[in-house]
Amino acid sequence: MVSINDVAEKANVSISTVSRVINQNANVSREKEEAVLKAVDELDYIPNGLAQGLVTKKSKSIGVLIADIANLYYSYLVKSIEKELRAAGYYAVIGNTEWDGKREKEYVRHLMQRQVDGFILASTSLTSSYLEQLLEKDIPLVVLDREIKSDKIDKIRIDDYKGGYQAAEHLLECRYNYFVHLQGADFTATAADRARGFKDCMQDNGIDHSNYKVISSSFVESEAAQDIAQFLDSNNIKDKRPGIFAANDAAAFGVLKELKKRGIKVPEQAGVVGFDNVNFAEYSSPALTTISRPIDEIGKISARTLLKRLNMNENEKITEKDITLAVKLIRRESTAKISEEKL
Amino acid sequence: MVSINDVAEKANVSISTVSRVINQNANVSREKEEAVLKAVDELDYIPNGLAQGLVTKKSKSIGVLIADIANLYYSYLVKSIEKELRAAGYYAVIGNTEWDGKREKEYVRHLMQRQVDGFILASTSLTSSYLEQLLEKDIPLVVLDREIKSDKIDKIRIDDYKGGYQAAEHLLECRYNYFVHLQGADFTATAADRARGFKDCMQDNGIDHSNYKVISSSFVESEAAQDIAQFLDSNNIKDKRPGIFAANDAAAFGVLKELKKRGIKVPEQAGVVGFDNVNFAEYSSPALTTISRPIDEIGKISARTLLKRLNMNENEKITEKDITLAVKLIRRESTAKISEEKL
DNA sequence: CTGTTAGCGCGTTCAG
DNA sequence: CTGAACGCGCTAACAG
Repeated sequence: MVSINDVAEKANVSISTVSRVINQNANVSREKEEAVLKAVDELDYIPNGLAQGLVTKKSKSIGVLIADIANLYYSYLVKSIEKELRAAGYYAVIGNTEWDGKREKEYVRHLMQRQVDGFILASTSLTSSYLEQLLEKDIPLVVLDREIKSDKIDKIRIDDYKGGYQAAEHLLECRYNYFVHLQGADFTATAADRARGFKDCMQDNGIDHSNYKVISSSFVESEAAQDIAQFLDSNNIKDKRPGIFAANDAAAFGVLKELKKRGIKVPEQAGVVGFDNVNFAEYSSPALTTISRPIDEIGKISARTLLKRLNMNENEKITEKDITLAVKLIRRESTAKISEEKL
Repeated sequence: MVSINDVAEKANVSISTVSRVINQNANVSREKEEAVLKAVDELDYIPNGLAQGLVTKKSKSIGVLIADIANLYYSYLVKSIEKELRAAGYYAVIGNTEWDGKREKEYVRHLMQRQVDGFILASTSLTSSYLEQLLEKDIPLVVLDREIKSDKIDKIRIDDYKGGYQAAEHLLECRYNYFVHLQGADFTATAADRARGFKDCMQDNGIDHSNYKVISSSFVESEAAQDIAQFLDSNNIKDKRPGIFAANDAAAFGVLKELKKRGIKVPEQAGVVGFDNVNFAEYSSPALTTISRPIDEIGKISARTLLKRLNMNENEKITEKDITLAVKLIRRESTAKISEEKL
């Protein structure tokens, strides 16, 4: 391993001088600078980031925790975050938690050990008290899609409640006559909010309890497929046309698959609405009606918010951000208005 | 920041003792161990990984370079790699290169600076001489989907040639009467091999040059869509039924989209074959016929191979791995055999 | 079994 | 403008 000493020796200067030209922040004479650069080049020297970090207390890397890298929402989010971070000279260390709180904690620990400069948490289940602990250690935090009471944490989210409401409303408009929502993981605020929106819409429109149902389900495709299968098996709604609002697009794809398997025609005999408007939503068969959220923007804002905090002066008045982005219904083929005469 | 000194002080022992209990490798008396553990707990102490790495020369992290995290092939690959690595106490640092050789080099540099213990390269464009440089620094390397002459690098790949051949063969069987292959990025071995397989199949079956075409295209959805559009605009094949073999599934989705836009019916008026058998291939409209490769296994093998090398004794005889996995045609709805009477 | 000590590679005073 | 010296937090001999 070639170290700063080797470079100094080869260039006939002290290690301080080498350090100065590496970091470009102090004045070094033309000649020495060139000598150093030459030595760096010849030796193919790359500074040891661990040693640098040890003294500067900065690692230039950001921990990014997400729930499932194979979920298109998260992979696009990561892509967007990573792009923004890179532009500022930072690097993302991605942690895939698989919706598992235990893994999330392990990751936070590991990443703290690795001295990341900050976190973007787009995973789901850390309790806010745990987050506070993180803050005590003075590690900047941006939290996505979660309700946190702390006023020291930047929050970026979307209007899940309204999304749930809109999804339900759309299903109503389409004249499906039984409504089911496959709610996402219990411990997430997003799932709860979407479900709340769904229920409120049902009540606001005077739908009887016997005509709608919220099922505790999942954000994962295969699990949602199982849950809808179980529902269809155990409930006698053969004469009804169910309008199904899945927890997210991945779950919706699972539902679509199960429906297809059973020969239930979408959108005629059942309607399906997803959430996220993932890239593939438009390609699926049938193309998925869904609630869209601005993934790219979410990533960009998250990264920028964190970066800003990272570069803030200790004394600067800190006002935490709490941004809520709007969502929007995208109508596609998995739902359709049942025509008058058919009713 | 609480350091090992604070713990030592609080537990009334020396820092070496603290280090010993942290690393669990030396004998420490029951009492002292408990005292240390107690202090660790109370102080909420987390060892500084940078300092640890600085002395042990190990960072317990692996650089994983991929071409596009938003491509389902890569996101599943990452998921699989990450899972395997984690089980062994290693962590993946993901670099998203966007098929860009420059970014790839930047990442390698940055990750070397961060002292990753090894690399899994599933990106695409590093020249093998550059890879050799990496090896000179004694950093274990596993390279996916690439031809490398070096016998010091572990290689995992799939049979791209056969995949291309099979895709072409299938299109032939289906009786399409004009054949086009949208070849992926020039600088990749995978694209070249698939194209070679395609061409060989054409020639083996005596297809005239005027009836097939290889177009230089891309692995990216939007670019493939543009390329097929341009092809359809500039070539007069209105009376033909083109069988299109895209560079990968992402590209195939782009093609499907463009075809749909033009009202060209798939599989009747045109056939489409992808490559990868990504999770969504079965959901698309129409469901995508494609060449499948064992993504999960590729990831698992890659990680294990690297891990094995990491734990190898310096003196151990090193035989490099060069594994080629088989691929398989998956027939779905985007291709279909044209029935006799229609011909 | 335990403490002392010497670095790991680097940035940063502080003199000069 | 430059170099010597210190210390970041930790592990690994080395004594005891």
